[in-house]
Amino acid sequence: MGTNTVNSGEQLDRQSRILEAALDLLSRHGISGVSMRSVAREAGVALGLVNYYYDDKTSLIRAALHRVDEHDLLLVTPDPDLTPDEQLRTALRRVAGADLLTTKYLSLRLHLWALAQADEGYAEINAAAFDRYIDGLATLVANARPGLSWAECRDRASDIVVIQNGMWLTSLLGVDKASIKRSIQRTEDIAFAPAPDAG
Amino acid sequence: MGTNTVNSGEQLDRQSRILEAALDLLSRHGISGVSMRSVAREAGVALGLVNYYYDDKTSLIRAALHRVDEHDLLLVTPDPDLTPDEQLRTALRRVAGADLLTTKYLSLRLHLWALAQADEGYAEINAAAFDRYIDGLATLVANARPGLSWAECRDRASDIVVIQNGMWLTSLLGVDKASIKRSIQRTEDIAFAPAPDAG
DNA sequence: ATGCATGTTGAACGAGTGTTCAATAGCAAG
DNA sequence: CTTGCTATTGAACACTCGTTCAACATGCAT
Repeated sequence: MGTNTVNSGEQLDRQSRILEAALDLLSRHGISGVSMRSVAREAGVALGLVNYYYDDKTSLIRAALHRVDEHDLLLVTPDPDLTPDEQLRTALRRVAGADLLTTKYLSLRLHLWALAQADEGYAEINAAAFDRYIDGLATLVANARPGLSWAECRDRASDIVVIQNGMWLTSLLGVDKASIKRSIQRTEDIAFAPAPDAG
Repeated sequence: MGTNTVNSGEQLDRQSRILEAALDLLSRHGISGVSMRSVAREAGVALGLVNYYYDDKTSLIRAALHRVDEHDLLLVTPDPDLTPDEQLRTALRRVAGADLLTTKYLSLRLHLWALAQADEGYAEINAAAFDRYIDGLATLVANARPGLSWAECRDRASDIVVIQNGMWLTSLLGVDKASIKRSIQRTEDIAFAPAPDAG
């Protein structure tokens, strides 16, 4: 046990502080606002330490991307205490929750999307995370509506994600909350729609 | 008439070439890829000329923003040869047109959104353009469905924009085209829905 | 005590940045 | 031709950037 064991929740270790600082700067000022120096300043450490924990600036951004993707996946992770129907409904409503519609989180997502668009490497990570998210959502649909084919569940998940992405983006532009509420309802309608006629 | 009159469509004037170069670089590499030097290189002019036509790098980016906003507004500009119903339907389907779903255009929009999120000045320009776009869409709805109140038209426009933004964004992430098609249909359903019951 | 691994610092380097500006070219008016 | 205006060039400035690295601190094993 090192001397740091006393820090029960006092503050994160330096590496986490650096990552947190990078996320903060990225959400507030975009990628142009994230320099190794500004990250070091924000984290309260020396410049060299950033390069000690993260070889590259690229590695640092990659780590940030993974952090956000991880957070995204939690949104479609089922709560075992709920029924399949409630699990799905909860997941769909979560995207309008107070913690999610924070400017910080939405801004972060937006900047990471932009980053992925400009860089091949980030794009792959992003695409993989996107696929996992759709898969998670489709699984929730499949559990709540066992009669549906997997393909149909994926389709519904895709359609829902289109609306969800729209909500996230449009929230940043300041659309009224009533519209967000109606959009949430629309995702639920898609998710819980009766099985389509065959043929 | 100067000597340049001969250049009928040969090539744009230098100022336009500079703006075009900036748009191109922005869509391909994001804001980090847009330096005064790279813009000059891409436009085939000397470094100094960029600062001659645009005082700042900020002015240059602002001009780019205005260019794209102008382009966006055209999407909801009615074609006088069509009936109000056709005008609305055409506008809604245009967003899935080949020219719009180009990676270049979508990428541009994404980077500009990200930029607006990081900079107060750009944000205002963006918000104003967003409002004008919704207004244009609401007007199309109002013309096609004269019975609706203006507030109801604005609501429908807001809901449609959420889905449209979602389509634009999700196209970049590589969602399948069938989902885009269904989403287009969804915007039409919203636009042409029967008038809601009063009370 | 000595040695060693890990953590931490800030100076230094070369490359790239936005902006300024004296110099030049082209052309129309006098 | 001379004057004046606009367009165009590229060198130069001060600055920030990502990365490297020698130096120092800390704690643990020998």
